[in-house]
Amino acid sequence: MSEVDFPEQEHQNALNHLKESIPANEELESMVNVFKAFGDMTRVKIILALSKTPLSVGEIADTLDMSQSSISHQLSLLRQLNLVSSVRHGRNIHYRLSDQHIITIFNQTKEHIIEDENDQ
Amino acid sequence: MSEVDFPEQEHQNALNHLKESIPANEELESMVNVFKAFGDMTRVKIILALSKTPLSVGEIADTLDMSQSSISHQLSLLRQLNLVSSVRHGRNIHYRLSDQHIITIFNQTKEHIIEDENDQ
DNA sequence: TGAATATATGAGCATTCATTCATATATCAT
DNA sequence: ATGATATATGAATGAATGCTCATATATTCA
Repeated sequence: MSEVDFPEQEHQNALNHLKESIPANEELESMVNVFKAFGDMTRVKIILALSKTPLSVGEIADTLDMSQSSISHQLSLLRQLNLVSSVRHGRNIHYRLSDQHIITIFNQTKEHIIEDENDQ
Repeated sequence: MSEVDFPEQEHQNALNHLKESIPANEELESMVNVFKAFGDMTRVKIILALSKTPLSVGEIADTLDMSQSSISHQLSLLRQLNLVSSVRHGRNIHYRLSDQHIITIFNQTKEHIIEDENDQ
């Protein structure tokens, strides 16, 4: 391993309990999956669109200039993660964000990036 | 396109400005990249570890039971996104989170998931 | 200077993933 | 029932990605 020159005694203490302090995969998986969902341009745009108003699949496809199939596949993924919910209205299916938390997370991240850009 | 039965007149208004309201790729890219970085178990664990204390590459590899090379590759990615910063100390290189915002985003996401699990 | 240690990095490989294409299912209107 | 419209879905494909292996670079110590 590495021989480290952290002057602090506290570092050793932190190191001792570090391994156990990292949650197991199962505990982290849902968080990682949500971030993975946010880590794609198409899905981010879908979420941003739905943050304005509920939309049908076709409306989303039109708005983003993408195929119906592609949007439907992505919505299916977002639905599995409970990030969006859907209700059928006649021939259409209306999608909406399940939870306003999502937008808070987006804004938080945007702030991070802005502060970051100011730093350099 | 789809023929939608949203009863509200507001829906049309929302639709009209929707397309322009979605930011362009360039504007979203940094956010998507940050989320992409968070969408991987190894990187999440690295970040969680660094949230406790600054660590050398070897210490992270030991903590997570992963190869030095793998950790180094991931750190390089996190560094490019300014999520972590590094300082050489002798033979070691100390990594730390660049910004406490990251942990806030993590917690926010955890909350989202918890509320979500309660709902079903 | 030379050996040992810590970290970085490029190439290769296997896996994951986003999109497309074709087609299935569901609903509405005639 | 039939045709038209909206959405879902499976298979295929190309691109992106994470890890490993081998090796390069940097630093310390003797």
